[in-house]
Formats: sequence, structure tokens, C-alpha cells
Amino acid sequence: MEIFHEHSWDLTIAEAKVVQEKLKNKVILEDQLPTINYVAGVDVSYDKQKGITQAAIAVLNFPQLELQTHALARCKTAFPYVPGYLSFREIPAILEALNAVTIQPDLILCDGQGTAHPRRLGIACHLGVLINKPTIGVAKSWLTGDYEQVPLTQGSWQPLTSEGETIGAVLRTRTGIKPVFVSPGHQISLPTAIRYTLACTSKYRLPETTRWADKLAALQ
DNA sequence: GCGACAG
DNA sequence: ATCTTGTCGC
Repeated sequence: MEIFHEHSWDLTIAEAKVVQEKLKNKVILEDQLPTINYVAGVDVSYDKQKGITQAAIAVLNFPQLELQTHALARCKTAFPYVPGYLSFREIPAILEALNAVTIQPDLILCDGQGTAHPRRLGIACHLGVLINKPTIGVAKSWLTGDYEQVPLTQGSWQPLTSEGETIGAVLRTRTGIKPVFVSPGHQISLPTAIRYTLACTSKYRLPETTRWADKLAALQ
């Protein structure tokens, strides 16, 4: 896995903020997708006792959404969880898992925000810019931004806005179920990110990619 | 100063 | 994220 914008992971919060301000200028919010044959979900779990971070990547074929392969990677937890800086805690392990997986995905769905972030560089953007690949942020809960009530029917969505700009969408993936927060990560537009999120979702609230990664990350 | 805060 | 039983509803 080639890294495009290498930087240290041994940083203070203030230094991490500088990295975010610099990398946000590298984010591409236009569609630059290849033919999508494989989609992946990434997720991270923690062993609080041992101070270990474990990342899982699940690669599914598209549009069938059947699990093709997966990889796990563990590394020492080196960064605390601070809202707005999640990527500095999770990406090191994710890069190792991506390095180990045998089928490189054409699109990655991340567990967390993309541009719906205080400095527009959520984990999906950060990962996408580093590996120069299309990514989408699909978060289970709110981090920042304002939005109106979302209609109850599946596929309905409302823009997530901040300071006059649209930074993502609150999307109802299942009728009557709590919506998810979708935002572009890298090399993708918001409408396309919404379309692929729905295309990767079948019977449950979360995309199949995320559900598989969640399940695999829980393995020890 | 007060409230909010992805995983 | 993680700690945790039963329970309401399709």
C-alpha cells in the first residue's frame, strides 16, 4: 500500500491539528472513481487492558456484497481518543490491515466522518488522502453540523450544514430507523457517497461492509 | 464561562 | 470504543 502523504503519528493534539489543516487542502470532493468491483469496510476495536488497537478490513464484491477476504492488524495504542482527532488513533492500525489484505478495494467505507468534521478532515478524508483512494465516511452518530428532521422513509436524507456549507448528509438507510451520517472522504462527491452507501446497505441500518468489519474487528 | 463531543 | 439482561416488536 503506497502512502502519498506520509507524516509522523507521534504527535501532540496541537501538532495533529496542523496536520489536519494541511491535509484538508488535498481532499478531492469530485467523483474520481474507477469501476467499482470491490468495496471494503474498515473498523477498529480496542483492548483497553493491553493498550492494543486492532483494525479489521472486510472486502466484499460489488454489487453482490459477498465477503471475499479480510485482514486484521494490531498495534500499540499511541494516541488518546479526543473528539475531532479519531484518525490519529485508528489509521496506523488500518494501514497495516490494508497492507495485509489480498484484494485491494476500489472504494472504502469508514466507520466515522469524512468532511462532516470541525476542520473537514474526518477519518475517511484522512485515510483517503494518505492512500490516494476513494473513501466515504459513514458514522453512527453526530459530530458536528446542523440538520433538519429526516423523513422516515428509506433513502430520505437532509443536508448536514456548517458555516453555510454542506458538509455531509443525514441519511435514512432503513425506514423508521435512526439515520446515519454520511460524508465524502476522498475522490467522491456527496450525492455519489449517498448512492454507494445505500447500494452497500441491504437489510440493516449499517452498510454490509461496516457490519462485516465490525464483526471481524471483535475477533481476538 | 457553558455545552457538545465520530470511535 | 467498552461495560451488560431482559425485553419490546416485526
